[in-house]
Amino acid sequence: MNIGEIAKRAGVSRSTVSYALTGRRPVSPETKQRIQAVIDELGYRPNAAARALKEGRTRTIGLVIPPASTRLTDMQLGFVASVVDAAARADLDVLLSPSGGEHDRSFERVVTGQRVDGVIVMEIRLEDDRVARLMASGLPFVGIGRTRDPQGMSWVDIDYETLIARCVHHLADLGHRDVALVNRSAELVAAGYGPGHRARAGFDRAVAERGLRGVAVCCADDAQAGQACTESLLAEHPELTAIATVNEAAAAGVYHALARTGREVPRDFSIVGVAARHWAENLHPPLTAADVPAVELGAQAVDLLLGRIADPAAPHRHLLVAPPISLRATTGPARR
Amino acid sequence: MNIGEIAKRAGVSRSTVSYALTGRRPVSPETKQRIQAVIDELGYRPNAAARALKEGRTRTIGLVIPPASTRLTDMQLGFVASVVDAAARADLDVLLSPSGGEHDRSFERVVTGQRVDGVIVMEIRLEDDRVARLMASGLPFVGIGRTRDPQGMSWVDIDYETLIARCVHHLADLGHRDVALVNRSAELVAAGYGPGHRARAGFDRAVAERGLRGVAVCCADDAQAGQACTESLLAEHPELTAIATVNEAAAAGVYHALARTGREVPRDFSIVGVAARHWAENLHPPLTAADVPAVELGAQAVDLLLGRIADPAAPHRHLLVAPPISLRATTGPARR
DNA sequence: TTGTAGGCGTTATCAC
DNA sequence: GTGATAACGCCTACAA
Repeated sequence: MNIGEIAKRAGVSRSTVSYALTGRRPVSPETKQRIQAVIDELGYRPNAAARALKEGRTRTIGLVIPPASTRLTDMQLGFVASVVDAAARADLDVLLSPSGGEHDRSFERVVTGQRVDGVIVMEIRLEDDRVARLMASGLPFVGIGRTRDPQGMSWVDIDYETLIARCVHHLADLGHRDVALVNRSAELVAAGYGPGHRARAGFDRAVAERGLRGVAVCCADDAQAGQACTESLLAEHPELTAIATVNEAAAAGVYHALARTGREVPRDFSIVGVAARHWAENLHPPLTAADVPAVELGAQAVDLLLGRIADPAAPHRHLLVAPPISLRATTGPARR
Repeated sequence: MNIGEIAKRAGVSRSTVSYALTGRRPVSPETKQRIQAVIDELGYRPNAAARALKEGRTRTIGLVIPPASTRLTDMQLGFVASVVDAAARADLDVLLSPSGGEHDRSFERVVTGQRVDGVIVMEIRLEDDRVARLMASGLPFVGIGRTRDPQGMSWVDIDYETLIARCVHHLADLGHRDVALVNRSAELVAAGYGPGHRARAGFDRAVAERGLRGVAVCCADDAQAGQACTESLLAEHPELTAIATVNEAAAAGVYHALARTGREVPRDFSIVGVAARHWAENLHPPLTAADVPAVELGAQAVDLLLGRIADPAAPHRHLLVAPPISLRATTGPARR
């Protein structure tokens, strides 16, 4: 089923069918109607590949996600969902590329095969060769996250450094003097994962500013690791009275470790973090946390990308968000 | 950058470059090498749209997921991740279509625009018009889930009916006489969502077979709903000593409701369910549950789809899995 | 208001 | 072993 077939049945030329469809040239009401009737009858839709070939654009964007082996966090999933939704609203399709490793065929296909008009990259490292590849390719792209030196790119990101510093200040205001940071996994941090490094920097800065004693640990992204990690943390540092965390997946385990070691939250111990609102609210007790606006960030990333596709020469834009801490039920005055 | 440019610089014809690339015709080692050198230098990759137009296939599959508004469960995410991974292994790209509503433009584009070689559809209803549209279109497709009468389609699914029946038998074996089913949301069940209906059927059957007293309730897919739902359930039916559930997202709430009403698990109360292993293990205490092999199911769905693409006339195949219940820490003898 | 024709980049059928 | 050339289905000057 192609445009020629429609044209034949409607008794017009192919170009008339095309113009009737795109509206880029006036077509008389009668012929338009006749064409539409045939189209409806046969259920014709233009071939996307032919259109892409002719127009030089695909009406598709790429979304580069971490490979499935690294289980996505709730927050990352929020990004994926919001990007897909925002793209659908703009009548764009989304091509998924699970890429993380070195020579990733999926990534190469998406980036260099002219399969997409632009790309959104998640989980960016401080030094990220996917970003380097994209910059070299000239393909419009937007990061959810940013490199160490993000001058030459457009991005949206969460200001983990500020947020964790705020968390520490909040704890200090409540009288806590011995606080810990439960960071993302050691592998991630070792690989130069931005949020891990920036959270650490914000923690160190705020601890110094307030003259606290701080200890930072890495923790894998799941509840079991969160529990193990917190238990050993408490064993080595029994003086701790509060934890700040950017590791939402580990939070439930932190809770359990505290319960198992006889600490009641928030009476004996405070926890504050950065997490998706949905996640924070579903914990018991609900976690006092800076609520990451994943939906908004995803939509903004799509917006930025559309801008870059429309005008690749325009100056780069970015968005760094630091949502306020929502007080819920896990922080209180330090117990003496 | 196109194949003609490569041909020119390598001093050969376009067809020779094409054949050097695809290997569908012998090319002398020297010319092949010369061509490869030029390709590497210029970073050339074939244009996907042109190739798709010529070959009549896109090397892309569509994945129809629920729209982002309906937050995906951990299990659904497992399916998405495993499908994407399995597709990447087969050098296929995945086009995401968040479709649920009536006239979904994204769905129409994917299905009728020849954008994909085949489609995997998730979250199938007993009566599902997306399935009807796909059958009418002739596009190869595979369901993760199945309709009421899935004769004419290929699918993989979880045998919720058998699994929930097994859960009930397990509880009955432990001496429980008053058991409840915490099902998926009322909206989902009202919309004819298969797992909800089949879980209910399995529950009713097993309750009857064992001469138990059973009560079934629907519950929205989150921990807060799980807690509210369980609390009212226990208030109305204080005689209950066990719950079976297919609602993994609500499970944490069920736990909290039991704790708040002074019931200790598994001493006073048993819980057994169907859930992703990762989810069951991350609960405290770990949930005794049939572990849904999401990774395997996603990979199988891709396999089935590849088969259908290769031979659309082949008989339909399907896979119904009923994984065994993994005994963890949430079921025990009924307390008298 | 409508028709004709060329070309987007690729693969594949002929020739040589 | 290699080259010319005709499609694939669409859009869009250019003509009428």
